[in-house]
Amino acid sequence: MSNKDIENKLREVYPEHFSEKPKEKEAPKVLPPLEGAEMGKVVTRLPPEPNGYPHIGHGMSFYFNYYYAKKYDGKVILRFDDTNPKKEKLEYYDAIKQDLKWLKITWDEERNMSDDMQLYYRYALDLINMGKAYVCNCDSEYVSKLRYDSKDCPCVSNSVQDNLSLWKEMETADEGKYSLRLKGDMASKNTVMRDPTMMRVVDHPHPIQGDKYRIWPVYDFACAIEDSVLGVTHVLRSNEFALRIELQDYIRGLLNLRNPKIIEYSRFTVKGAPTSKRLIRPLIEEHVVSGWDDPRLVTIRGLKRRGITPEAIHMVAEEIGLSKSEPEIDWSLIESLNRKVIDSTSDRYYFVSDPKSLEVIDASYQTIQLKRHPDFDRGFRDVHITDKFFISGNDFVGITKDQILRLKDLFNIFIIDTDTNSIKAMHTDEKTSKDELSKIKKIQWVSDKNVKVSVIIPGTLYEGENINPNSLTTINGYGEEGIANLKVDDIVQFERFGFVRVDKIDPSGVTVILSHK
RNA sequence: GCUCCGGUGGUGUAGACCGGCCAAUCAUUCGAGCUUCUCGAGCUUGAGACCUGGGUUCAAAUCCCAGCCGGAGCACCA
Repeated sequence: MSNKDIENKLREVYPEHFSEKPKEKEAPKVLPPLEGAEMGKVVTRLPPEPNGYPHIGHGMSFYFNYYYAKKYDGKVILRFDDTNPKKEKLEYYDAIKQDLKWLKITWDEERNMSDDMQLYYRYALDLINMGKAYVCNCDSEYVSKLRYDSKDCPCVSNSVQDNLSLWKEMETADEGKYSLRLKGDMASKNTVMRDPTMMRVVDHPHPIQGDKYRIWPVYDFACAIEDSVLGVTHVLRSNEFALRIELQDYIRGLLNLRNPKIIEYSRFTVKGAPTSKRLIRPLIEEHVVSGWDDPRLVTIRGLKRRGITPEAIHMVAEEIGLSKSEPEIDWSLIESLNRKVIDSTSDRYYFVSDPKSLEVIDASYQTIQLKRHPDFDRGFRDVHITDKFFISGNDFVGITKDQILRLKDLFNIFIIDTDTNSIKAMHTDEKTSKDELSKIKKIQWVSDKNVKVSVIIPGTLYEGENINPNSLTTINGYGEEGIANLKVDDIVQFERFGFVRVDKIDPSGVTVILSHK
């Protein structure tokens, strides 16, 4: 009995097992429901520090917080975590907002932590009065050692009165002399609980507040308060903050503030690309990359310049989810998702790299119309034809005398003669039957009405631990005349070449960046 | 060193809380075919994984223990 016979037999006996199930188109991947979320009551926050340009990791975090707020018809707050005057710069507040807008992430409310200094002072004073915080004048190295050894410093035993007057003194004291520390638990296994600093003196003007304040809260204190007073219900953030939940909840407990629900995930990386400001900054300083918008970088600006769309970044976030393992994704995932986004909306153009000339001796001068997109109705583009053409070096290789080829969407040619850099051909019979057409080799071409095009090709910046010296290459060629009318930021496809984003247009030619195949 | 958190095909994820329907999902990648006047897209189809060792159980990717590997934190940064 053959397998087919067995199957037929089984069909007779158990027809129900063979009933054709309608193939359902799989639903797009969605993020899981948010724990404890109530419709209309979710409040999340986007908490950037204005000290640099955001990268794709921030993008993920922004998206998660944005996504859940929208999903539950809630509210997103953009909150600049700007409590370190030495690091923040005014230009970044705006740069971050621009990047968010480009990412198509909107917010309902905008705040700066530095707007709430009076609030931090009030709560700090409360802690002092409760006997839960003390002013410490030990130097930081000594404190660090004591914390390591789980030992108290002598300042713990200051009276409330002492602390109040020292707190007053802090206002004019030199930086580093005093700090306000929380009375935590020196024996805690969680080292952040060992009497952490809440407020410290920073002798540096703040980009927004100027010289108005000298005593600044540290992150844990400001964040613990803000997340509560702003009404944040859910905090989605990466796991480097994991140990701080206990501390922030403890602070809120003392201050009688409500705790938000905290959900953590690992930070993710893109293979071969540095994903932190710490790594990117030196590359810029050493001119390994041209700037924060270098297309090899996974900064939001770099991705934009490479022609990666915000929608693709959203899709990456949904694909990765709020994972606790340490994802290292490949560029191919970003590229593939991006292709799904741009394929249907990218006009097609002809481009030949490493151009070789082709003369078709009997070609007639004419204007033809080519479809902007093969599968969707996006209209036509005009192309002017003479008897002079260029084809790409890739296609040139292997062309021989007497061969018949087709200039794609134009006509068939018969090769009369080939030289090292040029070809002479003549128009040959059109065999336009489906069958004929599918067999003949089709190549890209541009007429002698063309525009110079440089294509910048970004590669991976790192190969293992080492910087790849050839990560950025440029190839030159000719593109059809219509390319000169494109606008910067347009994304189009060069047929049989890849998707590109227009980076620069000037009289001498057009520069594009290759997004991906 | 100490403390937390992880480990499912090459990559990313679902499943784990509540053990059986998991001979393990989806995407990416790679292969084959169809289709297409692109090397793009679309359609069909194939390849490839439960960190290791013990234990509990009729039954373990899932629960327990030990180990190994990876990440994070241990700032008067955020």
